Amino acid sequence: MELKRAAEGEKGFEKVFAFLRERLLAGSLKPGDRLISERELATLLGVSRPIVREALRALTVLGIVEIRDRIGTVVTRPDVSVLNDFFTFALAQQADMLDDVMQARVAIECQAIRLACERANIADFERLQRALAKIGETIDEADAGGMADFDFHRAIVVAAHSETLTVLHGSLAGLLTHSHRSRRELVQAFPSMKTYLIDDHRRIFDAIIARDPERADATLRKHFAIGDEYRRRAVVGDIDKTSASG
Amino acid sequence: MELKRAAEGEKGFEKVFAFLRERLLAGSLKPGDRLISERELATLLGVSRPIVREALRALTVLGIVEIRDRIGTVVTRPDVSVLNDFFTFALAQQADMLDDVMQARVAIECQAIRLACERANIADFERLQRALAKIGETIDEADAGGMADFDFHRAIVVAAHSETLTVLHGSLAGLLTHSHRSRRELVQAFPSMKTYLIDDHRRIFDAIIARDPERADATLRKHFAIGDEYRRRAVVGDIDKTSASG
DNA sequence: GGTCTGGTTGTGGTCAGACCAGTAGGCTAA
DNA sequence: TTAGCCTACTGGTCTGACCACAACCAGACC
Repeated sequence: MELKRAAEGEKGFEKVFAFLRERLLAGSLKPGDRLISERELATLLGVSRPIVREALRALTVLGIVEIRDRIGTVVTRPDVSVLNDFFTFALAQQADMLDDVMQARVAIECQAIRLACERANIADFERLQRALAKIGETIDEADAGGMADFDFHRAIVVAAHSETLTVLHGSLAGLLTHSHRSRRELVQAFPSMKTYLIDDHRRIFDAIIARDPERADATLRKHFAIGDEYRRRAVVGDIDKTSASG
Repeated sequence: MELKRAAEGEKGFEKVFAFLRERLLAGSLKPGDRLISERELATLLGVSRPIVREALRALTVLGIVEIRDRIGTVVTRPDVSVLNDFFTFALAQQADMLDDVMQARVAIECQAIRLACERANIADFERLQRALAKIGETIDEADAGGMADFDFHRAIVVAAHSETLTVLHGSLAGLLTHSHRSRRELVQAFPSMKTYLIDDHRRIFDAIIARDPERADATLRKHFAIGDEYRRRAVVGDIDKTSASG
């Protein structure tokens, strides 16, 4: 209870959090490691157990550690879910953020497709091809079609073999799921969209196969632009059955 | 204390967290709103106050609410710091992630510069110009030079007027700060870098002024590629005084 | 000798009640 | 009317306790 002098200015929670952060960042606590028990931590830092739990809970929602009931607290490998939580909340409070998030998604995918041109392997090509085929098969179905579309774009990012891009894309894509579906509903109204969807994805696929980053980027960018255009047309009144706000 | 039946299966923390999330996502709790006191929340949900604090702390690290000492807990507009925390931890445990994060940064900036070409206003141009001038002035200083470099790139993103891109860039850039500085240390060793740094940024600036997205994107991309090349050369042994690992 | 069973110890999960230190706002006194 | 005080309320924290279960170890049983 007297080690509290170690970190003078900090409040209880900050003290514990800083203590753990330091070890986490320094690498003395690595994924898989088990923390000392809450009680030990409490006496070690001269704070009460509830405070320790606050800090552990904070690290939990950040995806840094995992509290296992009656087992202990272990360090985990950070994963996407945190960002998902954050963006979910953030989006809920700023609905107009959707277009903005879309910009970020375009950013990620256009970079990903460039990397994919360099790094994609056979397995990636196969995944892309399967997704492409699925898009053709499900062209008339809203749900399955949206899923196929999503899978194709996700396959691009996966093919980039960049964890950071994958993580970011995963977070952003989650928010745009509705967008995907509502865009799919446009298919019923704009028959020309079928051609657009199938041919565009085909061209994107071809560019990746050709390992041509510039062409892939440009094609993908154009793909997004056309999608925007369709949605815009829907909004301005060429159609009424859809609420393509996203 | 009997409302606990409302959410049967959930543990205490989950109950409180779910309760608040529901209201947050539904919009009945908006930024600026003040939550009821911890004590009230505790009795309302039939849990103890430490549990309520865990939930509030969780929301705090997610940047959703802010706990103000002796004032109360208020809902905030989500901001960057969360992602910063997350990425900081994530990076610390995967040092090899640096190159990967750099890819994401390139993604964000290249998209941002395209938007900037469309959306930049006079103030943005001025900010860019100031940053450009600063780069020239501080070309021989490691710290100030890195800062100027950072400011210029940040000005690009700001000029895109996209909050999501700004947020993501802010998180990523924080991680790459060291990288910036260590790159700057190369300047002493590679005199040709001075020209590269000044002229490249100048060209980027010009492309934005010209509102030419394609040229801006291409120029910026090339800028990053050349920077990579310098760092690569430093690593393979043309120089020894730097540890250009980032 | 080997296996199964029991208790002991330790873990997270939670609670109740208490104290402190400031804030805000009403109330009192000038 | 106004200045200042005072109380109620807030977050911040601590203490000590209880529960349910997991892991471990030792003894009993086969």
